[in-house]
Amino acid sequence: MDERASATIIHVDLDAFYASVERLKDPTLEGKPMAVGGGVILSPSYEARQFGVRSGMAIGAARRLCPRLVTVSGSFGDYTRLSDQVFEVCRDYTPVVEQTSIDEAFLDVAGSVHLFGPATEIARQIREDVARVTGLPLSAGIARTKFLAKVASREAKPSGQIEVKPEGELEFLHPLDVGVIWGVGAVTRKRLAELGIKTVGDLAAAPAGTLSVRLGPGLGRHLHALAWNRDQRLVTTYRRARSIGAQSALGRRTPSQEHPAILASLADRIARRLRSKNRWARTITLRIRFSDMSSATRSFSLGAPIATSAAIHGVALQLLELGRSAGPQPVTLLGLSLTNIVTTPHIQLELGLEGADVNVADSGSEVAHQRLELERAVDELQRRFGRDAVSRASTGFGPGGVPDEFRDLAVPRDERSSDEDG
DNA sequence: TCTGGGGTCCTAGGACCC
DNA sequence: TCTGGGGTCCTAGGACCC
Repeated sequence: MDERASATIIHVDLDAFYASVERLKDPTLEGKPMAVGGGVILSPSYEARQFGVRSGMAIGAARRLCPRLVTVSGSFGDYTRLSDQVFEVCRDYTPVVEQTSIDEAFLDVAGSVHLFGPATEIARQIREDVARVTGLPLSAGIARTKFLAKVASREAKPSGQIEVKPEGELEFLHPLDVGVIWGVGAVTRKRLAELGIKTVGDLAAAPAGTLSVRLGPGLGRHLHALAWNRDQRLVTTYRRARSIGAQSALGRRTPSQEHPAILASLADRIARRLRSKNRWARTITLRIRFSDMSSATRSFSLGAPIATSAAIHGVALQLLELGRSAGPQPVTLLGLSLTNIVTTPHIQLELGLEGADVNVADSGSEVAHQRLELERAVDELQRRFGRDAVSRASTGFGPGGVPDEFRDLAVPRDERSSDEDG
């Protein structure tokens, strides 16, 4: 059997992550039905799950299912710190670690088996190391594709591991509920049930045409391929953020006069994060949720990317005017997110890449791989010469220029007078 | 004690361009 | 008399994930 046909992808997933961390801090929570959450359940322990408590559930509803439920409010600083430790352990075994959230990652260990033994053994060692270093329970799935590795880790929970050998893939997969497929949620599951599709095997046997009509061509093809474990995705260490956002739930008593101030603080949070990553964004989207939980979005794309809280706030206020009355009052949530994220515009000129005369402000029109190459090159330059050296090379925007109304706000931070930004 | 906060990806119609 | 075809971008909405 050739190398690629063997199971060398490991999906690692921390069990009830936030809840497990809280138990490390307070051992008296051990064995009790408990959950991390405030307003809604974020992470229920396995004991709580036995009562039907799920993440996303309102705490009141969870209490009705499980009156003895102990709830703890979260401490996110601890979560990110422990998460970092866990993935450092993973990197002791392979450099190819793709973290997909705070508590899970894909590992490709094809290049590590000659050092550490078969993938199953590596997974076992990682779980052991993680338990020793952090005290946290970890589950793992080992398979030939990312999709199947993830399904396997889910089946292995809590605190276990499952290897799916290449010759046993469909036997493992087909009896499972379609809901195990990443991308099948409540709505899709219901639509599939209407077609008589309950298991992954049912899905595999369904005519692709029927699925496309019912679910749309994109999703139909995607799910059908996964049902046969056809998944070409590689484990990649490089992930580029596509959006950055912040939101705030308001409750029912927040008067609308406070909305501008709330938007200002959201804009501020986002601007800080953008600048800490040396990123700019060109499209601002405001999400408004109303008293009946319906929501509306309003968005606007600027001619050039911005990164200051004043600029973001200015656009957000306009969007608020557009959308504030699109649903039943009061407004119960405001969220801002920025997309069309680019690196600082001068980089393209500096690198002399093909398309140097393309305005990065309009980078959405570049083909995807060019953009990816550019991002990689930028990261490499910054790594080699330091962020400052690259910033000093700034020559401003491409020929598209900055619209006059944003010219003042869109100047890179390094070039602003020192009394800005507090 | 009715509903957090951070994201990704897809679809669809219309404007606009060649 | 009848009305192309291909493409990108923008905006709004929705499903889904942790």
